[in-house]
Amino acid sequence: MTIAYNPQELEPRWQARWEADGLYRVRDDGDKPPWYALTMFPYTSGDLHIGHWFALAPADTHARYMRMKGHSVLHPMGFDAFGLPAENAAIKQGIHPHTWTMDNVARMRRQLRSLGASYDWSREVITCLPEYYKWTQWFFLQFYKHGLAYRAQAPANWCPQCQTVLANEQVVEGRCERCGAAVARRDLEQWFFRITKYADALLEMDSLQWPERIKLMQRNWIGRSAGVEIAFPLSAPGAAEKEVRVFTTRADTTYGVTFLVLAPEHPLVAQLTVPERRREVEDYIAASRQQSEIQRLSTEKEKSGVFIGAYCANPFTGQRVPLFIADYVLMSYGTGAVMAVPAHDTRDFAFAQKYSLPIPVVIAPPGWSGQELKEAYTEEGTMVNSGPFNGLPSGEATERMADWLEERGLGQRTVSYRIRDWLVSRQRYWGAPIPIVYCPQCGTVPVPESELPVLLPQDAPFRPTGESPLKYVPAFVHTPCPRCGAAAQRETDTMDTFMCSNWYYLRYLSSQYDKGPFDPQAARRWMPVAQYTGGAEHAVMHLLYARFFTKAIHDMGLVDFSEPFLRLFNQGIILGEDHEKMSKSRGNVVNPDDYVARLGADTVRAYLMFVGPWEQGGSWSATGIQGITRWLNRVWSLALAAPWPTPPGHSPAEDELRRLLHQTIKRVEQDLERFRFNTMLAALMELSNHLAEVREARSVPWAAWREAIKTLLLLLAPTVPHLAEELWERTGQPYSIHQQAFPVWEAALAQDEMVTLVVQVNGKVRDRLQVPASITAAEAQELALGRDKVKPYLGGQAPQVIYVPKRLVNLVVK
RNA sequence: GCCGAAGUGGCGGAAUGGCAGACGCGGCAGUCUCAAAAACUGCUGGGGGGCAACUCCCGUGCCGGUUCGAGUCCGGCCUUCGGCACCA
Repeated sequence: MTIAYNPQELEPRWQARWEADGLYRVRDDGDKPPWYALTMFPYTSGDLHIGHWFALAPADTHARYMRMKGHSVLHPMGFDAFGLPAENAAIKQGIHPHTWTMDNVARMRRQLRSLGASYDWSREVITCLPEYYKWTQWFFLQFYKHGLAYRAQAPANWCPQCQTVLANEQVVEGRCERCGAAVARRDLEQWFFRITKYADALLEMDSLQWPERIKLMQRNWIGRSAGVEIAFPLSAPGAAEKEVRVFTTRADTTYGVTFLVLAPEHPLVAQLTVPERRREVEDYIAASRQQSEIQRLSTEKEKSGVFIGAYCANPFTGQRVPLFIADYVLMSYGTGAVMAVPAHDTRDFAFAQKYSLPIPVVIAPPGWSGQELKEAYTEEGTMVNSGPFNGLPSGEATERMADWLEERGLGQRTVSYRIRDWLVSRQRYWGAPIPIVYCPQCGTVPVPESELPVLLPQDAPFRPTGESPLKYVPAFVHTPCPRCGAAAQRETDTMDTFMCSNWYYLRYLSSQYDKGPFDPQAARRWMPVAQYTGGAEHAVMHLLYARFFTKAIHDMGLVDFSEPFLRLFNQGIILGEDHEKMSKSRGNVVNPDDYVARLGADTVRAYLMFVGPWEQGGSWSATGIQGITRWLNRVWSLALAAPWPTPPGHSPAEDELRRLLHQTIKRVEQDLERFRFNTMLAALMELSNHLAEVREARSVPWAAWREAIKTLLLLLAPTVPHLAEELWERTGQPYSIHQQAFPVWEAALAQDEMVTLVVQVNGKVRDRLQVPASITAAEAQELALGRDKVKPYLGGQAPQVIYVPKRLVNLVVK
């Protein structure tokens, strides 16, 4: 009577034992090399779904592997707990955000434990608790102190659904990243972080072992472009300003300028507009302010604009250039004004056509002979109609003309960035209050560090009014000025939750530390993070903010590193059975708890790693997971096989088994290093298939079998930790398998003795030979030429021979 | 529109320029069973020929190229997914 594999019984038992023994609690000292294995912490949205498991289980397997390879592994877990959904739940269901969040934390913590991951729970962080957000506020003050946090009136992205402003990074195609509502523009006084100061530093990514795709997304988001600011002298009488400055990357096209376009919000517009056009101009400005972000961003939309009646002069030619306003020019980029060169810019071309403006060619396309252009020519070419610069290649002319402008003080080389400063204030309740007080006497006053945290009041009216709920809590708002003691008012906005996730990996290092946000000694040991894993959706949000944050606190002298995450790996997305993204409306959502209850956590873990390459994601399959169940049951019965009498004499099967074992160790190790869990599992399945044959035939001595099983269990331990631990114990090994060293493979033992040599004629396979691996080229050639299956294809000729050792002989005849 | 990734059996997928389809799912057949389920064993890319051991041809989105040899490298397309999208 054999005992059956019963994950429901053994998994909770081992989880309790590991917990009681503190098996995964990691020390901050010791000789083992430290390895910080970090996984993006989950937002406290409710239940863990299968996507969380897909992110967490393989990461845990890798962390466990590193532990067995002799590292001291820090693998922590926590909760991203501030944010809008908690507050929306409060509005909808009347549950306090704190209650809602902490209930979710309790539930998710229980689910996370069922995963059997090797988290050091003693380091858990929850970002909405005062002992955490005290330090989030502290960091805000440091940013303020160092001139990296500032308050400014600016047009902001306003989500009418969430009733708050959003950072640019949170607007996707003109819609709110979270709720999908169309984003509007509002002029508001907001807090910003000066991320643009670090634009160039953030572009420096050579030292990062990150997916190129993510680096590229960050580069594109930062959008550095080098160009020239050119001053166009104004010929309008009575204007205070004497020039309009434009930014261009194409100074070479300046002779082709036929008009200038200012953003509708440009400060010069009011001064320069002539009285007879004022009415039309004001109407246009009003209309463009009305537009939603989506309308304004549409590139399909026909270009529109209004002439404001004023002119400036082309600095090269002195030619009179009319000034327009148009909503395709953004106030927030460059100087808020552009020189329009219709012949060589598609937008300007469309605009010029519509308003019948001239389109002179100044960059000749190849083979151009003076004809009018049908569309803008935006490539490089030869300079024409450009005075002294004629005949130059346009690339060179760009430099010469920039020199010309700089020499005369009419312009200077500058760099513009697409990235904007990070808008961090939110008009919502469930976030860390911004620790600032406004005093009628002293102005903006930071809350002294000794008075942190600025506690979020228990109750606030969670009405979506568009104003911060904290505004309506008098006990919160009214406070004496920390500087002069006069009656003052607190800032009532809270911080973007990305500020909380900017530093959580530092808090894990010493989550109980109270002399600062983190223990500097622990930071020296563990940071930077050795391996970070998580979704690619954070490419230009969390991952960019955290890099900025780290560079900033590095410059403040708080840490000695300037990048938080050395290696990054992005897992893909787990899809539903229909190969579609999981969603409630599609009804294809998979609940991990059901499968854990039925099949066990180990099975779910292994299946998620088996569906495909981790970075590519994969589809869930209720039948597919049965394959893992079958396999683990086979492993169970193999490990617990009854002893058999050792056959006499030396067995070739024993050599074969040893060879396969060492080959498998090698494959598993190499696959784990590269996060190729799917092929690692295939290798382990092949090994167990072979072991099943060996058991059937009883072809190896019992001792060799025992040794093979021991190795198999060690190889399985990172992936299916409970099963491996149980079988480790049942086969009489000392607790715990998770404290054992990973098996070591030897090249000599992994070497094949016999290999299959393919014989091709003209690249087509005609025969296969079993030969010793040590065969020489000459022997192989001779053998191949002598084969009956090969001869007919050679037509009696002496072929040219291509020999690839241990692989093939290709016989080439004409 | 621009940038990036990916297209391989019925399905998920494997393959340092060297036997395409490992491993698993599903399917078919068999063993066990009164029967079914489970488990186990075998077969399973397509087409042709042979009683048969077997054997031949075709086949990695499409068209070309490089190479003794291409799923893999190069050029051009098509499709899907992801990112950015009036950034001057």
